[in-house]
Amino acid sequence: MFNLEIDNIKASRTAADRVFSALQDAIVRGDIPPGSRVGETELAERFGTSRGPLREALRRLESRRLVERTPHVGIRIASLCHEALIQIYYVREALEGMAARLAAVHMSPEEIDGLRNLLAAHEQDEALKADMAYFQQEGDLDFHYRVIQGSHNTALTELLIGELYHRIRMYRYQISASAKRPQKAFGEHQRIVEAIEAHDGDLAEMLMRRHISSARQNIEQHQRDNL
Amino acid sequence: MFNLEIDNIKASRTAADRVFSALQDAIVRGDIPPGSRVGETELAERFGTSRGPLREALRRLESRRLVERTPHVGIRIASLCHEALIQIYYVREALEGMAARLAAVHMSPEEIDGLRNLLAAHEQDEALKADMAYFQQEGDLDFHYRVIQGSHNTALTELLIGELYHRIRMYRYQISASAKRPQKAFGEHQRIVEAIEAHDGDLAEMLMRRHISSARQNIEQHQRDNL
DNA sequence: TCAATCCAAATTGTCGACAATGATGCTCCC
DNA sequence: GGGAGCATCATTGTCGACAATTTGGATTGA
Repeated sequence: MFNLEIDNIKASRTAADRVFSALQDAIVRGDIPPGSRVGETELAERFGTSRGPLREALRRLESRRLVERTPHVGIRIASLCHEALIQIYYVREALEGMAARLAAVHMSPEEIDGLRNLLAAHEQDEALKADMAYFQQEGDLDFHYRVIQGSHNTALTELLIGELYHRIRMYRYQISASAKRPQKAFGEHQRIVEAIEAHDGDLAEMLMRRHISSARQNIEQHQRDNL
Repeated sequence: MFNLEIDNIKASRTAADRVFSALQDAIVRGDIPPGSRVGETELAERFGTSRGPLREALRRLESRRLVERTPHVGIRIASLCHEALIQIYYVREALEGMAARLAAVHMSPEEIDGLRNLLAAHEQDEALKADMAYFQQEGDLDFHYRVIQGSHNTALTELLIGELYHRIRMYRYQISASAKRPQKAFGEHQRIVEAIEAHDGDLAEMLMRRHISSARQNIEQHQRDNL
C-alpha cells in the first residue's frame, strides 16, 4: 500500500544487497540495540551468509551513518543523540521547504491527484483509529516522500531519502512512543497540498517549513518532559 | 596549506581505505575517464591490492554516487550530466545559505579570524597571479569548507562535504577550463565574511545564496556558449 | 598496592580459489 | 539472408582460510 521501500526493491539480486536491506531494517526498527557492538561472524551467521557480503553491506551502512566502524576494532550500531536529531530536523526544514517549492512548480496533475487521494485515504483511516500511531507515522512519511519526489530534483531526492530519512526512522523506533500530533499534522498536510495545487511555491515552502519546525519543537518539548 | 582532504586523513589505516581514497581521487581528478567501464581485476592490480578491499571501496564510492554498479555486469565511472550539476547547485543554494546563517550565529572569534586570514592570503596570492585558475578554485572550495564547518551542524556538514562536494569537484575537472570569475567571487566572499562578523544571519544567508546562484548562472551561461 | 609490560585470545583485514551470472559469437533453422 | 537458440567465455559474486592488529588480563617489578 505504501511506497516506503524506495531503494530496497532492487536489493534482492545478490546476497550482499539482501543482507544490506535486512541489516538496515534491523537497525532502523531497533531489533539490534543502538550503540551495541556486534561481531562480523555473529552477524554473518544471523543473516545466513559469509563475511564477504556482510562486510560490503557494512561499508554501505557506514556511508549512511547507520553503523560506526573503527579499524581493527569492530562496528557498533549508531545511536542518534537528541542533539543530532534536532540538527537533522533543521536540515530537513531547509531541504523539504525547497522540495515543496519545487513541487508546487513541477508536479504533474497526476502526481497532485495522487497526493490528494493519499490524504483522503488518511482521512478515512483516521476514522477507523485502528493502530493509529504507527499508521500516522508511516502515512506521514509517505506524504513527505511524494512531495520530495514531486520536486523532480534527483540530487535533492537522493539526499533526503537516501541519507536523512533512514536515520529519522531509526530514531522514531528508538523512542517508540514519540509524541504525536496527528490531527494538527494532518491539517498542515492538507494546506501544503492546497498550496501545491495552486502552484504557489512561496506558500508551499513556508507551510512546509512551519510543518517541520512544529514537528521539531514537538520533539524538543518531548525531550524536556522526559528529562 | 589548504585543508581539502577532510575525510582522507584517517584513510591510511587499512588497504581498503587507501584504495578508496586513491580511487576517489583518480575519479574526481578525471584520471579515469567518466562513463568508462572498468574491471575489478584491472583496478585491483592498478592499486596493488586484492579484489576484496577494492570491492569494499567500490561500495562506498557507489554510495557517494561516484561509480554506478549493475549486478553481475560491472562498474562504470559516474558521469555528471549538466542537468544534474545544476540540480546540485540549487541544493547547494539552500544548504549553504543555511550554513552561512548558522555560521553568523555560531562561529567562534577564532574561526572568524581564520576566515579573514584566508581571504587576506587569497588577496596576496591574487597579486602573484601564478597558476591562478586552479588556485582560485581550490581557494574557493576552502572558503566554503570553513563556512560550512562554522555552522557547527554536523548533519549539514556531512551532507555538503561528504555527499555533494566530491561530485562538484569531479565536474570541475571534467570541464577543466570552466568559466571563472575570480574577482567577482572574491568580493562576494568578503561581503559574506563581513556579514558573519556582524552576526547578521539573514544577510549572510542572502549573500551566500546569491553567491552560489551567480556561480550556477555562470555555469549555465558557459553551457549555452559551448553548445 | 599500583603501574608498566608482555602474552594470549579473539576479532578484523586480506587473499586466493571456486561458483554463478550475463555477454559474445557461432551455428542452425526458417 | 536473417533471426532465434545455444555454447563458450569473461567477469562478477561468494566462500573459507590465513595473517595482522587490538584488547584484556596476568605477571612482575618498584
